Amino acid sequence: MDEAAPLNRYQLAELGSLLAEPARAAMLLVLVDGTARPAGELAQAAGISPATASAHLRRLFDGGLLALQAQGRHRYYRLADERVAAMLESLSLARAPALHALPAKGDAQLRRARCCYRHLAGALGVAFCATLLQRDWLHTGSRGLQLLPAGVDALAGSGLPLPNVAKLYGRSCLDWTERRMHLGGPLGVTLTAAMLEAGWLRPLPRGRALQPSADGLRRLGLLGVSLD
Amino acid sequence: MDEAAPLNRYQLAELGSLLAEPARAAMLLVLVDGTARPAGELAQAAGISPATASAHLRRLFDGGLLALQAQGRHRYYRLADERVAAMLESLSLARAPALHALPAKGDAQLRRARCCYRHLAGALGVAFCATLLQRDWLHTGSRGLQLLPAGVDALAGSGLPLPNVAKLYGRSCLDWTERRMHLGGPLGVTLTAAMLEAGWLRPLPRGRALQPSADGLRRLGLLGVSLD
DNA sequence: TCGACGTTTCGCCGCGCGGCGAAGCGTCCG
DNA sequence: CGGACGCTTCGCCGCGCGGCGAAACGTCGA
Repeated sequence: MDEAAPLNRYQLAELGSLLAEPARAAMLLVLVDGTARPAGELAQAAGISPATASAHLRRLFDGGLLALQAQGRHRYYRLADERVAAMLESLSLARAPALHALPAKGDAQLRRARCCYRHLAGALGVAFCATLLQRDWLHTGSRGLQLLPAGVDALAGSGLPLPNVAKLYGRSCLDWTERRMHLGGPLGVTLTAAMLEAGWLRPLPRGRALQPSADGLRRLGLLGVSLD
Repeated sequence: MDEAAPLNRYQLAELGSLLAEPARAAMLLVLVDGTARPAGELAQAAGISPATASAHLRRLFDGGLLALQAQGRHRYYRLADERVAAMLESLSLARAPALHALPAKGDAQLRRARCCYRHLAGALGVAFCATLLQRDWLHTGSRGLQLLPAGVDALAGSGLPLPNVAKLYGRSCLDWTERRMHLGGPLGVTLTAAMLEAGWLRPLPRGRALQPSADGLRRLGLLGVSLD
């Protein structure tokens, strides 16, 4: 049977079945931000008993979507890798409303700037990535996106010291709210961590939204990043 | 329950359950190339009875993944829109082998050039898109990617007349085999159709692979598109 | 060493799903 | 008009799954 597709029917069905339960879906979604969480917490988040959670977590682990790290009596689960997070984000594609019909005001913060598996996403992430490309500070190589020395210098000049990023590669990551690309991969994670460290971005107490600081917005503006 | 994610658990689970059957998955995968096919053909492709296929197609239709077009006694089904195709392609992310462990030789053609929902994908699609960006023939605007006049001229000069593309927008589409972007959206579809029309690309009798012609490769080479 | 904690395994129950053949409906052509 | 075709609906069957409480296991701290 001619299945000229990235996955064959059984692989696609297996992936689908791993997601096809609200309890498992809830636990995966909680982990999209890249954190590791103990089984009990995931059970509570999903609203099921520890026994049920345990069965579901095992299925997700056996299915390759989760990684496990035991620490004493705690079992910490996290997404297996960035590709799982990207897959979960990209599943929004088929469900996302048209761009003109945007999420409610409450989601504006998520749309503006958020953490997508430890790298910056949202309008700010997309604008930042576009600026790097427009100014030729980002080079598309065979191994991925690479920050060029001019870009390193520009960012350092704006107060974002970035040692050793020349060796890091980034990946284009589809932004579900903007429908354009932001910068993921190790480079994206490092740049985001640097912005958090420098205070350009601040995490909010709950959820994945990130709050750009006034100083951060100013510095990004000077780099040419515009939100609008 | 704090679900700061693009989809809530029920939406994700619903999507997952639509995919969680090899028969439904098979029918979706057959349609990834953008074609419309009658119910009977889809039943055969999935290896199930027409009665079973009918039930599955209804579920996919009700779930928003398929569109239906009746024509006489034939019921033609196709993917609801490009986002469904993109979702299916992107589901490969979590399952794709590492880049160094590539698919078998038989898939080399798919990797090289293929049709992803009516636009060019694969190594050639990625290289073509990269060239357009590197030469500043493609502009990232707020509505999407737009071919600039210099790009239109360059392509016309190479034998690819492109009337009225200034009004078309393209979208970055993640290429599952290359892990980089190729050009999708109406612009990508139009460029691909033009290449097929000009004979630069030829469809193969079966599957989604596209065969670049010698002349097409030569002209693309002159534009700066290199495959390697 | 023992009790508490976090988690997993076991056993059970009820429900939903995928498969089919037969019948029925709408379209088409001789 | 009637038979054939494409497809859907109906009724049936067997199987797998998600939920739980209780018991068991491994870890930890007093």
